[in-house]
Amino acid sequence: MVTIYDIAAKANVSAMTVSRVINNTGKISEKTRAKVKKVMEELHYVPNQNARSLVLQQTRILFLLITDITNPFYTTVSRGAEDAAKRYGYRLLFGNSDESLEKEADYITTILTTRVDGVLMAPAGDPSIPHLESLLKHQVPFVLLDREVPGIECDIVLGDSKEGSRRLVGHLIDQGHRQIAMVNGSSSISSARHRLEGFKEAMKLNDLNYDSAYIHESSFGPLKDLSKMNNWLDQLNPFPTAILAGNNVLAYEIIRLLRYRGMRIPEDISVIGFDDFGPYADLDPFITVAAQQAYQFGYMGIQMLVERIQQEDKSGPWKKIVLPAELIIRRSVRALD
Amino acid sequence: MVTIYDIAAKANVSAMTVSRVINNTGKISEKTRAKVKKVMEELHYVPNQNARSLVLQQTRILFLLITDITNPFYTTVSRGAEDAAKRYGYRLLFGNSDESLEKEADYITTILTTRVDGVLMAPAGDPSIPHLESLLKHQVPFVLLDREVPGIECDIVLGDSKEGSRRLVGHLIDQGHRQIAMVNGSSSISSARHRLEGFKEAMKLNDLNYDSAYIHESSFGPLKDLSKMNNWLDQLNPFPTAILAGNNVLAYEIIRLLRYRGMRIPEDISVIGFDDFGPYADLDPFITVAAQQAYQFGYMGIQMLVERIQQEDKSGPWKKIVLPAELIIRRSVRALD
DNA sequence: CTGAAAGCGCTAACAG
DNA sequence: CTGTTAGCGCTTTCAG
Repeated sequence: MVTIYDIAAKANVSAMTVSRVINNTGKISEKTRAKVKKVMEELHYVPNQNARSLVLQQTRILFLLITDITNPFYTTVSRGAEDAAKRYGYRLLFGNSDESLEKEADYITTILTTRVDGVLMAPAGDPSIPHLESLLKHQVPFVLLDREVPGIECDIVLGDSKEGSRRLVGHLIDQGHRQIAMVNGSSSISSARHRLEGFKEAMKLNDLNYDSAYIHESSFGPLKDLSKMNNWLDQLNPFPTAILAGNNVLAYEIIRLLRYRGMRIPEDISVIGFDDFGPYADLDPFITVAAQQAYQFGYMGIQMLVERIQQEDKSGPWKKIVLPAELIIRRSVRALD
Repeated sequence: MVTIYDIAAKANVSAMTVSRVINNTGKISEKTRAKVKKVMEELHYVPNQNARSLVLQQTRILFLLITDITNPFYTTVSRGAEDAAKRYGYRLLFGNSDESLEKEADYITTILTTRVDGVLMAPAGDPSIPHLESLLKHQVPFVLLDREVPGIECDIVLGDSKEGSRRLVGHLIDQGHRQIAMVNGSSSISSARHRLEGFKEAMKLNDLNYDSAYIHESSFGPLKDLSKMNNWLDQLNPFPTAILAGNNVLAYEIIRLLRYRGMRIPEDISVIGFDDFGPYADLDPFITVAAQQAYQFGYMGIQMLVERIQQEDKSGPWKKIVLPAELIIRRSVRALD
């Protein structure tokens, strides 16, 4: 491995001089600078970031931890985060926890041991508390994405889940639906809870009866097995005329299941969902959704993170951004008469 | 920051002993081991990976560089890569070059400076040569994904692009299409070239005339501007009855454009594409495609990489895996009579 | 079974 | 403008 000492020797200067030309610090004569640069190129020198981090105690690397890399919502978030990181002169590394606490724990370890400068993350859920406390304890600045965790005070970028859900259900009711069911993510995830609250409120607002039997708690991540969801549908009586999906993955899963049961959408049943399907949503514009500003989640998240890093006070006051969702009407909902 | 010296002091042992219990090396009495472990927990010790890498000259971290994080093909690849990395005991970090040589160069720098143990990457194209040579020069083991680069000898996982494309066009011809056009990625990308070859071969095989005016070279990444593609369509005479898209992004773009021009698919024109749309493809099953085994690309890629890393001989013989594509017929193609 | 010394590659602080 | 010294946190080597 080529080190600054190799460069120094060949250029007849000290290692310190080499370090100075690399970092553009201090005053160096044009002549020595040129000589050192030439030798660096000849020897294909690459600085060792590990050594540098060791002494500088910082890396200029940010970490983005998402919970589902195959979910268009999060990949669009990533785009925003990338652009913002570039804009502020940081490198961005990605991790995917797959909605799993174990994988999240692994990434937290990576984050802690590699000493990245900050983290933008969507926590797997409320049980992520120890992970976040770990970041807090080790003074790693972080910003939460899309999900809040009770008991953790920090910067955060959220979507207006309750309002989005309220509008979604309101739309169904406007279209004449009364028997509305919901498949939701784990209740240990704040956005799932807020979406359920929005559902309840919309029902109440329209003097409709709320029956918890019509709510099925599943997972925001891809399902291996639809049998639980299927059993739930089996015992629903009367069968719902419309189903609200707590996120895009669940919308996909429930549609798959309904079709498996031989039902057509929207002829036999209407489906509506939270989160859009990214750029491919309108390939064959199909499902009506409350679309979130995914790109902004990522961009503003990194922005807040960088601000926090550069701020002296790492302990509040905390900032909170709430982004609204937009109702996009397509053709998965049928009007009842 | 808590270091092994802090632990050592509090546990009344030497730093070396602490290091030994952390790494489970050497022989340590159960008593001291327990004591050290207890102190580590009390002090919330986290090893500094940078210091460790510096002396060990390895990180147990692999890097996956993809060219489009919003493309379901690559996110599915990522899933496979993650699972394989976990299986072999490596951590995986992600990067997204966005089909851009500049961003790719940035990531190569990150890879080089952070001294990861190996890289699985989809190169932006043939101009990626200097980047790959850089990895070669610095002895960073790498495996190429989806695209080969002329002049670079290395391990690689490819799709059978030519055959896939041949079958796609064959299907169009079977359905009675004769005027077939193609929107393709940059010709500096091997898979784009192979898909064009497959197109030509299928035409020739069926005694159809190949006219290069019916081929439009665009980009595999998301387009900001459809006007070039629109102009190309304008001067096509006769207008094609079917269009082959070189990948899923282009399929999306061309469909968007055709609709903008007021055409219905498949009533007015048929569209067929390479690469599927991930789990969401069959939300409203629409476009007929040659689907690639994305997950396998990632899984086998990491497998090859790990083999290469653990092998003494880092310089060949090189392995090459070619994965077949599967024709999935949906409803974006109309049979002509 | 445990420890002391040296060094991985780099830069901050000080000296000249 | 340039160099010397020391040390970031860890592990290897050798000694006990």
